[in-house]
Amino acid sequence: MKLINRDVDYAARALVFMARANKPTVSVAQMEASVGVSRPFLRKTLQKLHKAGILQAVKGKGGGFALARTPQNIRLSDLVAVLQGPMKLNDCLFDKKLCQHHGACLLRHKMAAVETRLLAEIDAITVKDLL
Amino acid sequence: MKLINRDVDYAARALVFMARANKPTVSVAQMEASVGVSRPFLRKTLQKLHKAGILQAVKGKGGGFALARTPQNIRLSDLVAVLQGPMKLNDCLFDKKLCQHHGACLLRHKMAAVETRLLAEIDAITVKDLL
DNA sequence: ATTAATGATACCACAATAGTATCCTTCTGT
DNA sequence: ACAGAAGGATACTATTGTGGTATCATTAAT
Repeated sequence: MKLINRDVDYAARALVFMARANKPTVSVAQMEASVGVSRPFLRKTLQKLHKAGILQAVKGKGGGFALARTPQNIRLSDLVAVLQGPMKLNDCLFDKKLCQHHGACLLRHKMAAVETRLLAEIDAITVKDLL
Repeated sequence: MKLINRDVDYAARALVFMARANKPTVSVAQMEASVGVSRPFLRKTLQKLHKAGILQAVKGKGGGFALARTPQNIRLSDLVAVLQGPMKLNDCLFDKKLCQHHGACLLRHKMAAVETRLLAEIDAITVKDLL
């Protein structure tokens, strides 16, 4: 069970780097070493965040990425939602055939409650908390 | 992010089935239909639980599996631990090289706290709760 | 002996994750 | 105008994890 994957990890570091850098934009090349991942990979990740409206992007020479919101308004749950997709408790939720048995459904209800609380926790962590 | 996988799901159903059945042992063949998974697969899963001491196993004709403890003493966290392995927050924990940056470490500490609470939650759910 | 059960392994198929490579487009500085 | 530096988009590959099957050995009841 992995709570967050590498994409989210790298993204978090990059966002922290950008929040600290007192510049209008930061290029991937500038972040590469600090984040510890190859340029093409990081670019791909940040592009997703740009599409999701979490980052601004400036093309062309001297361009780069910048936070589209203040650090306290970017939540870990945002990154997880964009880079990992929605949480899947178990396959009961999607394959109804498996859910005819009472025991299994009880499990599902229990896990749904767990999921709600887990989401609330990663919702409470913002980029500001990581500075 | 998947909180529990199919193995755990199937295992939970099988354990509930065994807890309900008022018999010394229950064979995989008897559980197959109710759990909704093929015999060989379920057997493999239950063998792991046997090795882990969660189930008793009786070989030979008329044999089968049985709970090794009372339902309230078998926790969802036990199943997760055996069938999914330990939780990995992110790779920071295992690849120290990635952990030189303060931001990343803050993330790790935050996630460690989340993990602790999540484990406490699945620790609180027992087979008895699923009956 | 036969049969019904688990024990142990090895194997396979598919999907997800992690990472790379390539080419295109846009912008800036000269 | 043009060269170079940046992101945009896409396709590809490699590794791992998940889910599932097959096979043979072992044990015990009848």
